[in-house]
Amino acid sequence: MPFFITNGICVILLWIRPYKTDIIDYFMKIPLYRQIQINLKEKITSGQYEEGGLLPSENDLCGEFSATRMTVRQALNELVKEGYITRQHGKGSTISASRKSLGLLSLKGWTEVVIASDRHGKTFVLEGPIIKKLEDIAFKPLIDAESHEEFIFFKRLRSVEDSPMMVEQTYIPNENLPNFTEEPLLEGSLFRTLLIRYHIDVQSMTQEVRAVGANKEIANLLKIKLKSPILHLLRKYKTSVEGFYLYSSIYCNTEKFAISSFN
Amino acid sequence: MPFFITNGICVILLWIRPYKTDIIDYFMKIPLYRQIQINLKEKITSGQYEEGGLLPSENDLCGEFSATRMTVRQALNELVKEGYITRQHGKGSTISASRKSLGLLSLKGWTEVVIASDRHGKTFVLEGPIIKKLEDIAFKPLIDAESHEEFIFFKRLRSVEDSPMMVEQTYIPNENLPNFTEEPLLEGSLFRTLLIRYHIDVQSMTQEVRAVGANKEIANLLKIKLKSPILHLLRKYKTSVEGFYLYSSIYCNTEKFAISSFN
DNA sequence: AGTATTCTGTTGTCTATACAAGTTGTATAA
DNA sequence: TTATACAACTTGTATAGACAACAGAATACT
Repeated sequence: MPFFITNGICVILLWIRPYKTDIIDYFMKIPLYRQIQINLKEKITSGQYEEGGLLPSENDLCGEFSATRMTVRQALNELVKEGYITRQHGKGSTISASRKSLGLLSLKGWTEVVIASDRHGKTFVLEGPIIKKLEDIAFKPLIDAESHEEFIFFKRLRSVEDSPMMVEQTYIPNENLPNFTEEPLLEGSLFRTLLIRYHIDVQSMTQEVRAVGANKEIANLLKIKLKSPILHLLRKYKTSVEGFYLYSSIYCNTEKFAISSFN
Repeated sequence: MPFFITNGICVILLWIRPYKTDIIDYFMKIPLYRQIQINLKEKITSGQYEEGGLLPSENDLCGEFSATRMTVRQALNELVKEGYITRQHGKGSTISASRKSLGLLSLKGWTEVVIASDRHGKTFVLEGPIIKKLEDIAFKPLIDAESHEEFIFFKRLRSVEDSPMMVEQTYIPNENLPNFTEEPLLEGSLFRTLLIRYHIDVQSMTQEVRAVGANKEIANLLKIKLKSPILHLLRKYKTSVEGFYLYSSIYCNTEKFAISSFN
């Protein structure tokens, strides 16, 4: 095959792929709408857009990201699904009250309580980030069989109004996370750290919910009586990285604040 | 202004409104994508499309409803959100396992258990459909202040494998539901009855979740010890009718089966 | 026979455009 | 001053078409 044809094909290839995706980010092949979604989510969680305020209009965002309205709308609808914004016909997209501190669920009364005081409530780390092996982990039901060998482990106690509310144990596969245990979490938030430092976006979750009686340790930590009814949540978070999940076991006292969910 | 111009405008108006919406349903102004959504949902819940089977392809549905792919896709994505189907790139839309019997949540193990035996488990009506006044209702937190005066009330006990699992109390505003209390539920399903007989589609829900100790009545019904930890769910279902919500209070024993949720 | 390769049908992403319909502020008229 | 109407904004719905990317079946090759 003569040389000039091969050359010609090269030229054509450079010409027929003017995808917007390629302009913003040629190497990572993340769809444009998802890039917009992540970008906006970052601006919301970082406080760049004020809580309760309005997002720029769809048309403004079109300009900012050089995309069409349909693409921007897809990003916005994803954010609605994740609970970061609500939208109203004729008005705009409102940034929802923060739910980052509790993952993708929110606590009833949490926001109201928290607005007057500390925004995040308080989180106390009971057991720092350490490495655990798979066989040392108590709850495996949600963890895939073909899963990872090592996990980074946290145990944290969260309080509202100085009364302890929940004990959370988190397991993160020890992969693709260089220097994770060496630096503290960004603003104390795990999700934010993953997003900013490692570009891992937590997108959805499945969970099992049970009512159980508090055991000795949990009752102690939550300052309630032994065998008090508490919620037990087993969570599996899906992220933007294929096959990379976070796992969490949460014991929650629902006496003062119920857990509420939408959908 | 000369007559012929007014006339001309009339002609133009008749000409520039060939919306597809108007063809399928000119009078009810339901968006086309929602009509498709409801139509498909009906075919799924009625068993017209086989559980686990594939939905017609997007292009086929385009033809069937004379809509574009984007419109059909919007309907399909809504069905994914509601959990009726799952979709796979390059393959098609799979009809999910039934979740109608438990509203928009499903029970872990339910499907597996139920497939071999009775499909719906068993439901026993403890207190038939009767009319209650607002002031006689125990839980008002989720019910809007500017709400209705009268409610239709149910109390039902649901079992799996002959062991009682949950007690559900349902409140439905007594409006737009002629002859509701006089006829039995269609296939024992409240949602299905509302959809088929009254064209009311249950679309989403908010709920509060608590862990509580079983009281005397509940412990008796669920055959568990007094003060056993159980789940208490307060639900508010949103429907396709503006301002028409369903309310439900559920006590659930999670010893054998946890409640799981997706998102 | 077994393995690549191609083909076909599916869903995913994106552009470009148009009109519908709700919300809000402003200007006008009573 | 108080309505009313309008205009300018917003999001919602829908069309028409293009190419990308994945899955599975059919085909061709070894």
